[in-house]
Amino acid sequence: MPRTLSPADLDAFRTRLCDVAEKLFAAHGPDGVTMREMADALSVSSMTPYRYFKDKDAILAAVRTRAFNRFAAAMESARMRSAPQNAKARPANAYLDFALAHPAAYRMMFDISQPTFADYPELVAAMGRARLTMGAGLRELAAAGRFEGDVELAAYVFWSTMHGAVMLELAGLLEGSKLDARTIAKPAVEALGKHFGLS
Amino acid sequence: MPRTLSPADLDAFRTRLCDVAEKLFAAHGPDGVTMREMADALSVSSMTPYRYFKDKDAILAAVRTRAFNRFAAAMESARMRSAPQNAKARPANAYLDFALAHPAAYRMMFDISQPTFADYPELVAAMGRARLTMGAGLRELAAAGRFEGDVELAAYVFWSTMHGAVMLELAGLLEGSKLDARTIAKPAVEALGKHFGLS
DNA sequence: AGCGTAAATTTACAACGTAAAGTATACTCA
DNA sequence: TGAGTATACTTTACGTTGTAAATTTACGCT
Repeated sequence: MPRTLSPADLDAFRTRLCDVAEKLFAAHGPDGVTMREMADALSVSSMTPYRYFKDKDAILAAVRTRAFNRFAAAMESARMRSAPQNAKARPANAYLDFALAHPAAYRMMFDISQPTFADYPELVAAMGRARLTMGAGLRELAAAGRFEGDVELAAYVFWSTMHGAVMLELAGLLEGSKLDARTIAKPAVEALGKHFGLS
Repeated sequence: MPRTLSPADLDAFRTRLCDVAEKLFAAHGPDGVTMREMADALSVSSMTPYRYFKDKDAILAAVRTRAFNRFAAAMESARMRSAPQNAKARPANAYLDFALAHPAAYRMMFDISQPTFADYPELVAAMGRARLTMGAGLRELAAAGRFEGDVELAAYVFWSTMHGAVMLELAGLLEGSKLDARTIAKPAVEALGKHFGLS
């Protein structure tokens, strides 16, 4: 035990804590996880996490921040990987891929009951970055003259469309049907492409 | 104090309890409200609600049930009020009207983290009724020969579209923009109308 | 060696959901 | 009518939670 924690130590512990918090939150939801459980998982006493995070809320904010950053990274990487000609379908696919592969992360990003982000500048930044990546495909199309119109509106409409399909699936509201988020999003995205005159 | 509670007494108390629970849940979320607060609001001891509901979860289920039933009633009444020719735009408007006029009710119906409904048959029934009313407009169009195609798929696509717009607004995710749920839903619904060949 | 201090643990407390025990009232039947 | 009992309700109590405060531990320095 060093006498004072180096920034690297701080960071290392915070990372390990976020790792277990992420898994536990994913499995039981933030309210279904106690500080004591997280501390136990790291084999430290119940109060040790408080030396690294102000409180439980700060841990949630950190985990959400990581989720936003990973989401943004996934969108950006999908963007890099494919040719600009595919700028139309690619973001939608990347969005659904991420959301359905990491449902718990998606929930923590966009679920309704988490208003306290203003206190966490890193979280705000990560959210901004994520929002940027979501509109990137459309801005690219507009720059290439393949879309004319209100880019911001169109971006939000596309986002809303994906979000609706994903949320229905994640909330279990599609269970009565034989449908899933992709099946629902596909015609919706097609319809929007036509409507907005994407080419 | 009557020696035994009549069904009407039971019902009356349950209703009063749901009324205050609804308001409190709306203001602070289910987890932000305590049994003791609800009991205080009715000027009874903390344990009295337990004579009328098994536990806090049962109260939440009852409040959700009422929300679903009110939502279904609103959709049905909108359906009755307007001519069949309007079957196209009407359900979308009724949906948005209800969701935005009763955001707390909407949250309790469709927010992601409430899986335990299987234990509450009345809740299941109310959800079924609500789902039925959502597809009614489209089924009417299909019966009138004004829509051909997969009615169930189309119904879910429309639902998903509205849901996405509403959830973005209710989660505060539109606050950075100048947009709101209606502005986003409008072009989306239009696009779907064209896409599905509604007439 | 031993002291100062940061890190970690232990202890403690108020608030929560709710079980269990206690109290009071109104109905039943002698 | 008046004792007994079932029922509505309250009080008390317990285990769990988040976290503040007090306490202990152990490293780096002289």
